[in-house]
Amino acid sequence: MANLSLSRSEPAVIVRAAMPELRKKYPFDQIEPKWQQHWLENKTFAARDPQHSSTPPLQSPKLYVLDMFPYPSGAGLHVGHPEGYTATDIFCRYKRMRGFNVLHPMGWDAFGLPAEQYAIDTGTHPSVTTKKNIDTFRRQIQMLGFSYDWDREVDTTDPHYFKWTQWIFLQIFKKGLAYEAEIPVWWCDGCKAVLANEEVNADGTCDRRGHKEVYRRPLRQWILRITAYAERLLADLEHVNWPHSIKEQQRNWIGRSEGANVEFEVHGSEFGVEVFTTRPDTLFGATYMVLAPEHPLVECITTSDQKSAVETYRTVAAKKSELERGMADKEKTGVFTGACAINPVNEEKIPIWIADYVMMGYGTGAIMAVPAHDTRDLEFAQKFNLPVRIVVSPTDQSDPIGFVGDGISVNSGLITGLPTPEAKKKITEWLGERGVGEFAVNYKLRDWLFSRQRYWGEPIPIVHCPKCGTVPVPESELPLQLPEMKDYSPSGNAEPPLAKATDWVNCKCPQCGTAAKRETNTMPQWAGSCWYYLRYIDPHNAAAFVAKDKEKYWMPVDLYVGGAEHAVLHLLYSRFWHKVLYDLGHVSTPEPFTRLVNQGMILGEDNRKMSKSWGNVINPDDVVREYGADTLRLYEMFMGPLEATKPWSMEGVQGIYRFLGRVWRLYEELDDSSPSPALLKVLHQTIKKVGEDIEALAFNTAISQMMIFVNEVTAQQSRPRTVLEPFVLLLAPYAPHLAEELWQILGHTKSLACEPWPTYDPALLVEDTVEIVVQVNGKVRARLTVSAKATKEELEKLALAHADVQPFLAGKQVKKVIVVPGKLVNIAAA
RNA sequence: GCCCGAGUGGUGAAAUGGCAGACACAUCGGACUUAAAAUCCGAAGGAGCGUUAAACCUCCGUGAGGGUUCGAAUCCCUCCUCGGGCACCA
Repeated sequence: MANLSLSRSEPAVIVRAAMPELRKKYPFDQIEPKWQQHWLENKTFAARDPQHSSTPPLQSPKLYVLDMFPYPSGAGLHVGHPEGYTATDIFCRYKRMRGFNVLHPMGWDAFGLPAEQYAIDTGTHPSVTTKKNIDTFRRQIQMLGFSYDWDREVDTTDPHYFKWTQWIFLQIFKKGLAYEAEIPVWWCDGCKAVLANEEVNADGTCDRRGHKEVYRRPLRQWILRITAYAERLLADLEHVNWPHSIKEQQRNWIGRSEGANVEFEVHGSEFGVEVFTTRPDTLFGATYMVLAPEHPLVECITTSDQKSAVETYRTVAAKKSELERGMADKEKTGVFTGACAINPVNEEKIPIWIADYVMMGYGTGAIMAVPAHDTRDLEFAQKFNLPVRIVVSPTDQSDPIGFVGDGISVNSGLITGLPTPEAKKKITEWLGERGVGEFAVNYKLRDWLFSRQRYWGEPIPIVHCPKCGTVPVPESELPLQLPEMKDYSPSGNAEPPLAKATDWVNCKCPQCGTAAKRETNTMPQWAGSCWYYLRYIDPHNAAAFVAKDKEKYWMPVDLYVGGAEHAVLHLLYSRFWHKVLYDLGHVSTPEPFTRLVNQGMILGEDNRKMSKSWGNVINPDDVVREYGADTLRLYEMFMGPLEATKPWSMEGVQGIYRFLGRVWRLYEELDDSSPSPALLKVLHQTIKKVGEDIEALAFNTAISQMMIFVNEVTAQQSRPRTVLEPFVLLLAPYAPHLAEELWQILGHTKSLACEPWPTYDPALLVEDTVEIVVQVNGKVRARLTVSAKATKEELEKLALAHADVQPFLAGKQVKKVIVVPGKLVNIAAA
């Protein structure tokens, strides 16, 4: 027995080992590379530029569809990348079939810290690492069959590219929007290097090596004056079709508020203090004033008896702001300066304090404190026993102390009795007439710290000359390339690594020719991504960053898809650069991205964020090897709405794989029978729904409809070519490799990429008879099958007479009958 | 703390004022097979009445509570939970 069972089980084991081959549902491993090569060789997806079009001139409308280009990390492609890329690819393939001239490019945001860190550790030049990573990313992306125009690929680290990044910087500089300033930056004693914000952990330690000695120190930095554009960056959000939440985040980030600047005299001195307030109507309730500890006036006004207390507080505050940044609900602290200010509305003397809850970077760095109507001021006043004076009366019964809303002014001289908005207006005018105040607008937005103390970034094309000062490198000398270096590690003295390349640093001043030094800071990673969408339009132009006519033809970007993590910075910075270029006449639109969509995050199968430490990372390479690219594409689109966060499911992938296998087998049994009316109807419903859903980026429901179609065909005896042929075209944007192969099997010799999208016949969608639901008081009690043309009156009569309805009406009076033709009848009875 | 978004079967979801759960996954049953895999067919929100059993039928059900409406997953208010953003911004 034992022998027998052993010998019988052996062949089974062998069959099992060979199973993966046998189980293959269709030959995706042959189909997919075949078509990818075909598309590349035939440049199937080349976008046609206006002047390169063959005669006659371009008839088709343009469409620019952009993906957020990836940072090519050493880890390779993540399943999150193909999500957005598949969505835009489906959209593009569909639009091409609809006759659009589509620009759909891809490139690499390739400057960045990891390659530099690897260079420090191993001495490998970052460009070597970067090239290798780009090659991996390109291979992985091409393996998914996206319809990019690969002749337009850009790489931010390519000197032909960053020449123009530097050129744009010079335009910004020449426009007076770039300046140098001493700014505190994170410094790690352990690394002997400047840290980027993201390299500092929440607990104040260094993220690279865990060092504890991390603090801020002032360093000369390049700053871009983005605040000069705050108003337009805010206002123009009205004109873009972006997700509500992203617009809201940008609005909050810009943080516009209206109010007044008010001048307070310092009692017994020639000094004045200007404060910004959004509530000038509460001026009569100001019982003290607070300056930021760093406020320059503090030294001038502090009385001698308070000097030491103030000095101590300022030192502690400076140190504390370094470490305790994240702690919002800490106790209020502060010190009296000994000086008093005169309130211009009532000549009252109020004490001037310093406190770290007032920040130098916002407004004027000084506030008038109205504890009755400001939560922070109230906390402070209660702690230090400062008076609280009510000057706004709430319109409801709430407590006036701590009331911060709009109400009616009380105890406020000339504005007493006025509602808050009018009070603000009147008192601001009054201040203006006396020259002690004026209407003012403030923004939370700060200028953009643009320099990095790094090697692997675009050199800032500036020369420091002892005679001429900061001098731009002549545009004819661009690109200013990075010097070759042996050692990429930080210099240890807060100088960027480039400072060690002395041959490179020492140069002649472009203006006067005397010995000068090059700027050694480099640009942040944001720089290259600020304008890449413009370079795709004209990627090989050596004379300009983009040719004017091409820019005019392709811009603006019609659809931009990417992750919500770029909601603020990337999107704000590129809007800023774009507006500068617009003002200089280099681009033709005030906004770069018309429509923006954020794809949601893909979580691991355990519902947690994918990460190595959880061991739940799905590698697209593995999925493609086992199930094919079409399955991966279709699955990612079927998971749920594009914008939603959703967990991965390998079983879901298999379901999609089975679906594609079913599709494949349908075409093995093609025949020339004529389709049943039911099948024809489903086909036309599918044509309609798939098209409409792609327009709305609702890919999951489009796939559902295709499944309904396939289920319908499967249930039928025949496989009519006349319905299966148009279906290939519907499937093509989603599973392009499979669709191309089926198209060929159907006898076509050309790619289906530009086949016209099928049209549906509305006449076939019209139902002759419809099922009408009859409700009594909102509950379904009967169903009627009636002609679709049945009138309201007929429906009402039928419904009331229905045998299943009668019992529910017994002993009741019909109050009202609502008839929705084609849908339902609702009888309200009591 | 403030701002934004979301909560629907065992799971991913659909339906955005008109039949809740389309389409899939997982599950269960059947066909095919010596068997398994693959494939195909079918069942299925919960509770109950009732029945040999099923169909039929009844009630409940979209985070909780209230409201508007003939009718609410959908609109309004309050609350709870989760996710994202900001965080003393005067």
